[in-house]
Amino acid sequence: MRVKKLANVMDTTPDTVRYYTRIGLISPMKNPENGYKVYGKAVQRRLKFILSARQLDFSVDEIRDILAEADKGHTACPLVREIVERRLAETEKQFQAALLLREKLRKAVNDWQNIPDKAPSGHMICHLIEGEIATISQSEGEHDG
Amino acid sequence: MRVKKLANVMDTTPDTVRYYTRIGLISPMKNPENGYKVYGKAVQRRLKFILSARQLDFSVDEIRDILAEADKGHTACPLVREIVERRLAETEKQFQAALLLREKLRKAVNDWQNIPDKAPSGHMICHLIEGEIATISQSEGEHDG
DNA sequence: GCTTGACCTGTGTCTTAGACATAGGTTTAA
DNA sequence: TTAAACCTATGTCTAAGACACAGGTCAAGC
Repeated sequence: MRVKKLANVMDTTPDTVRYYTRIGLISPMKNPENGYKVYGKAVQRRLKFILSARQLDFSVDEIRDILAEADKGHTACPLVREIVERRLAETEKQFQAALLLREKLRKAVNDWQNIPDKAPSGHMICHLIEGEIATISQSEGEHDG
Repeated sequence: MRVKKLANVMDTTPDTVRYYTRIGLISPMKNPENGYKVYGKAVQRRLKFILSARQLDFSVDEIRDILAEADKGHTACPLVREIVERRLAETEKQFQAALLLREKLRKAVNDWQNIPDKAPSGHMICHLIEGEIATISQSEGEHDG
């Protein structure tokens, strides 16, 4: 199995497979006749694991650590549990941030609905945003400079 | 006003101010005596605009376009409206993705609570994740290869 | 056998929005 | 005067690939 075929089967791109190969996460055999990489069963299983972990938003570095443990014959499970909990906490934060941003944007769209456009003046670039400033971050101390 | 002072006043970092300066979004004067950059009122207003737009998650490239319009004396407002709508749509997608990921992770934490760890076998790296595969993406056609 | 197009190889560059490092010049307070 | 804090320009680094390039290989048709 060569790279494109593998990518198709695994529902990913050849570039992704090449990337994991390049950084050493997977190590295909080489066809000695032409130097082409040959991806066997074991490598396919490994790639499937990597892609699944990526689906859970594990970073490539984290996956590298997991594979290193497994390759040493140790259980990677505790590490996996740890990462998944950490990722859950982070995702929660990102989720809240996305929520906030969404509200901010919705508010902007709403608030601007009946406001006309204006040409920029010497001290204004776009009054929509500049009018929004007070709303975005309330009461940032206005030191005069 | 020099870089650090400005950064403090604007509640950002000197590196950020330097970055915007480096890529030409803001153009401070130069003190001819020592070559230090001097940030005047106009630049401060411009920076404030940039930071506000960043708060709405506008990209630096988008902000560059907005400023270019304004610098030509044109209204940037239509462009701003366009970007904010686009960003809202994107944020909605990211939001849904984050929601999905959160569920996935929560499910993993839950499902794994009473499952013991295992050492890796020849065909398993971490059974937690590998058991999860069917759950993550159901029915990816299993071509044998 | 030869050509053509699809595939493969390794390597290098590009992306975001700064953060961090380095080497050296300047300012400010003790 | 000296040391700390500041400034300068420049270069490198981040994540996870995407894309490009130059050249080698394979499969099909003629």
